[in-house]
Amino acid sequence: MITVHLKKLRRRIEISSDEERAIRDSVAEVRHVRADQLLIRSGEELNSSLLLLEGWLARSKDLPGGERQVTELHVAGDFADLHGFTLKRLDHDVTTLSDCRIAVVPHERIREITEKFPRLGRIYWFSTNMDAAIQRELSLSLGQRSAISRMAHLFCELYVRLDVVGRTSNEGYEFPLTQRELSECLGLTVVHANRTLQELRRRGLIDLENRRLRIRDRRGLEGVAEFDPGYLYLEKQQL
Amino acid sequence: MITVHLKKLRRRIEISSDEERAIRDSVAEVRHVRADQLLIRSGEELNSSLLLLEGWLARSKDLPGGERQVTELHVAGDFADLHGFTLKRLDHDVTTLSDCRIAVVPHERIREITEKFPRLGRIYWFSTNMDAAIQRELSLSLGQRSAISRMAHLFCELYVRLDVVGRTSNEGYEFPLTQRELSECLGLTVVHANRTLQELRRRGLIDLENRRLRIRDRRGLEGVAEFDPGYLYLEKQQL
DNA sequence: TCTGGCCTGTAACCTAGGTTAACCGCAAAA
DNA sequence: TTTTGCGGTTAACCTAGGTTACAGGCCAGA
Repeated sequence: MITVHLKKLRRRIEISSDEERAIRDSVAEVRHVRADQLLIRSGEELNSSLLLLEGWLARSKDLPGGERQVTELHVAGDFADLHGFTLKRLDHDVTTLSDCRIAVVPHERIREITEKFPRLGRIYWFSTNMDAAIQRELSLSLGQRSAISRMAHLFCELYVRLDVVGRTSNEGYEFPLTQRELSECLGLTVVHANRTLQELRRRGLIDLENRRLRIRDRRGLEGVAEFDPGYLYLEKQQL
Repeated sequence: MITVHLKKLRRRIEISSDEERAIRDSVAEVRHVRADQLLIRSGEELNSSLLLLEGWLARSKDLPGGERQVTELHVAGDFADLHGFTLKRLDHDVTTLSDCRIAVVPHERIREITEKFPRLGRIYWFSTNMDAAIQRELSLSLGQRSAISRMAHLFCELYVRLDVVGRTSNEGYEFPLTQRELSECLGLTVVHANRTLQELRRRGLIDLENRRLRIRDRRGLEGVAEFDPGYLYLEKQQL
């Protein structure tokens, strides 16, 4: 049930059976949550972290005027707010983008397992550092890439991340975001996100319908994205 | 000599004298480096982390076409690549923006102190999570704020961060970046960074000359930035 | 069955910021 | 002392992406 998370970890790191047990035992509860729910509000005090088992989440930040930026998307296997373990409150919101299954991991259990298994502590630290790497790549996109390159890049990244946890099939994946939500990931308006999507379709790179993304030409898509998966740290790590 | 780092830590967390000693002992060497040097190249294997004692560093990422985005600035007291302890290679470069004094902390020592002092482990983890929070705020800036608001925001953030380590004086601070480098932080062209700077000057909010930033109207500057320092986690933490 | 709201799609128009190309001042190098 | 090159500045012009507005399809709820 928490298997998808172990799958993500094991893609990068060896996990012993003791460690696996500790991870499995850390889950206090599994919750089912509908789409479009605010799970964590920026600033509220936290004493547990959320491990996404199924569905999509977003971390987002708002400006006083209402403009919203999604700073990271989360898919099955991701911890949405493991950084909350040390920060104790977040500087962003966490919302569901689809119906979700979510494991709740109390901070005291994270604390126990990191003290008992220092290596697991490093693994979780590594995991928040990987999140930061994904965010850095987003900054590069927002600051320097064109709209079409940015969108292509996001689709490439998600393909790799979903593939790691077995959520891709015949060159595509379920993509439950509306165009408004997609535009909030990319720092674009909905209108321009729509134009950009059209352009990717027109070039025969992707199709997006019925909440499913089909990648018709992955090389081509990676080309316009200038995609280099180095920042996803897919190789085996020594921790 | 490493005091500035302890100052930054102690602004947020209690550090015992044992912990302080462990931190001080972790430094293997102190290096002096000139401005505009590439300290760490993206992808190269790391076995130590760099603690900035004096001067300015930038983390930056480049596109194949040469466009550069600075994803974070570092000032005295900051670890530039503590995340390298778990990642073992970076997904970005680290360069000096001014002459710098830098302490080198071998990863094996970080490993020892985190195993011997689990609380220090959490403190360092916290510290990389704070970096990530700063990066998220940058994504919000790049994605949603106007050029002038973005630049004002950066100046406000740096004021707070420098103030923590006692690097501000009469409402200003040394700011060694060229306009080109500033523009790379903000996702703007040099020309537009210059225009934006003029506009902030014209509105009587700042002055920037001889590598020194003078904030003439902090409230006003925070206003155009819509600055809220929550993401800097300035309050005392329990770890 | 109707209705209202959200999502997608388009068109017309606008503007923030990019591009290109100068010029000036100054400091380091020759 | 001249030269060279970098940083800052400005102007003219351009374009990627924003804004506003509207229409059609779909679906959940009345």
